[in-house]
Amino acid sequence: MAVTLRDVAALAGVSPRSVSNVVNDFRYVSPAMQAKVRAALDELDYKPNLLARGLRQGRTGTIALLLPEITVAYFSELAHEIVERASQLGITVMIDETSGAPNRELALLEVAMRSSWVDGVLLSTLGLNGAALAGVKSDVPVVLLGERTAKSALDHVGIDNVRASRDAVQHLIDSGRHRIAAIGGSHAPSDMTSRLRLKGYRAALRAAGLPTEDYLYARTPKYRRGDAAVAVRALLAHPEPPDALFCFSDELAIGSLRELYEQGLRVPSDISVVGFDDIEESRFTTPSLTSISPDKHQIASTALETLMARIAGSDLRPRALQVGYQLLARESSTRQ
Amino acid sequence: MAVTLRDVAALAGVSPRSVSNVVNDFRYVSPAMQAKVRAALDELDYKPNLLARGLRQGRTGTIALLLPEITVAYFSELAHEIVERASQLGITVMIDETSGAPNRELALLEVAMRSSWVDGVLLSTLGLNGAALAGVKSDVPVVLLGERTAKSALDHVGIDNVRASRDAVQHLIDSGRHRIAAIGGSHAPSDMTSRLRLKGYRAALRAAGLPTEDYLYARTPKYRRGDAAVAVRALLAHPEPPDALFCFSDELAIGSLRELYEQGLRVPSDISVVGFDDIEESRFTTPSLTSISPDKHQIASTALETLMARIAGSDLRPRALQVGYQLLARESSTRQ
DNA sequence: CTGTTAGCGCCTTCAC
DNA sequence: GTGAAGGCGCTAACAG
Repeated sequence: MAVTLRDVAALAGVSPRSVSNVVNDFRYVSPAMQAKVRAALDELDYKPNLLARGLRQGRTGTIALLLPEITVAYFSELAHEIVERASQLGITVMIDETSGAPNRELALLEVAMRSSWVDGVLLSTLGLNGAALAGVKSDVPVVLLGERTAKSALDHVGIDNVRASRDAVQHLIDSGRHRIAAIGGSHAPSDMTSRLRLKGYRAALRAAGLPTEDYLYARTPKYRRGDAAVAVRALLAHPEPPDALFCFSDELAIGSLRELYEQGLRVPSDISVVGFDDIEESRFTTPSLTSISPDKHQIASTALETLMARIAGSDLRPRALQVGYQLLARESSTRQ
Repeated sequence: MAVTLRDVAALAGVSPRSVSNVVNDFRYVSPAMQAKVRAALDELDYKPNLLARGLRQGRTGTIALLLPEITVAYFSELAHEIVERASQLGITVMIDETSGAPNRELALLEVAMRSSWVDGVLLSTLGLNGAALAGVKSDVPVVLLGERTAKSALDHVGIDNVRASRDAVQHLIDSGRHRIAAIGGSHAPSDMTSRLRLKGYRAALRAAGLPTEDYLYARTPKYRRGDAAVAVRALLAHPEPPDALFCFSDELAIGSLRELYEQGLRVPSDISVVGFDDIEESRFTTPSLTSISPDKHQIASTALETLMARIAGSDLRPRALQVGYQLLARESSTRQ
């Protein structure tokens, strides 16, 4: 059996209260008491039962991070940043995978929120639309990462997807491309990511007086490498094939690079490729991949700060917080 | 405030005990009671407080998965398999990042093990050697993933690294390569992975009567993409440069592909490359990457089964469980 | 500054 | 089958 506060108190010949004081660095403890208790603590190798503490305090010092898929590099990189930052703040992060399935997402969210395991939730949602989210009564604070899915009454941290996409496409235009295609996502109402990126893409084309014909946008079921091939083939099959691809994720861009290679096209001489997310992998592809790089570090800190403020009881009205991004021009769009 | 068992009992006009019975699907409950309680449950939207339940029962239904780095694709893919399998078993997985730093690894391990948060721990360790592990008194069961770090008294699930490495190198030999270099890891006593893979590599070379000279092994600080470039340059600088690279991880292999490209060498015509881990990315590189593919699915199930058995009280002596692997020959070692 | 008391929400003996 | 009490380990009141 585990050693309890009471055991320590008994050994030291003091009350549990005093032991608790020492364990929690309470201010007014006499040196003599300190010494006695510490000796007993060490001798018994006492570790507090965090469950009991959490039950008593109503707070656990743990937050949940709900991600669609941990194997998606963007999410694992984001998770890394969040775990890092949280550990500096003395917070434990419980990472959980939702599979992007709305029902599982909801289920996990409900559990996380109602079971008192966690003080708060960081939710990166793809599939879950605003309506479903609105139906969730939140006993614990929730901060959304990524796109704001509809007008949910939640804090939300992300980048300006429209502007970032416009920048990416403008970069392609500046380098002399004219038939620029977009790849990724469903453009469904619930897929806010693709809607916003498509909007930025079209805005850039329109501003430059370039065609925005429908055939230049190829949807994909998800945003993974394996989803790109079909889309690329469809685009290349057109009588006037594109001379540049703007992919809504780096993984899609990498899948596209592979398919272009199989089709015998050279990047960037025949066709340019730009991605989105700046995952580490993109620096090592051949050619290396131009990408929009959201400031993941800042997303992590901002999200955590916001969540901690809510947990502490902040009652401001929900805010949409935007963090920075960069366009990183690499070989896939620059070296001729 | 959250709604408690007592609230439900009051509304239904029964005792907390009866509510508990219904919530936990206890056998002997009258249909009338069932109905009354369920109605109250629904009306109040009751969710049990898992903290209190865990405290009471001494079990939480949660296990910890401790990984060096979540951004390493191999680990995130493994994590995915484990979360998947665990969710089928009704177990929640708490993923935590140790940064591979032995002290942080130990710290997290201690916390996980002593604080009653989790019923068990799956530990994938790189840095932590057997001696340090032996010093940890485990209040909860621990199962090791990957290499067995020394003769620790813990269960352990992994593949036969020596044999897998020998197979990989044999494959290179079979395809006509003669100067085969190895890349990765420190070969330090604590880095069991590189020791075992190096052993298999050398065994294959010796068996074929090929040179195993020291200059053909290039160490790397870690196993990431960015660690490969220096190693590759060193190998190529030698008067008799290798005609094949056996990399101890896919990430290293991918970093190597990039560096070989920069050096103007073509894969596989000038030089073959083989990796280890079979991460998804490796199917999309150009050329696609030949790799050893450990059965991650089976690692996940075996590890979970073993851990659950321990949690249930199994008292068998610690076992080393080996699961299967495959050599997947792709373009980087086959297409001329 | 320290000891006593009570209770966080739940489950599980023990009676009925 | 169901009700009443007790306690898992801890900390927050309230004395003293």
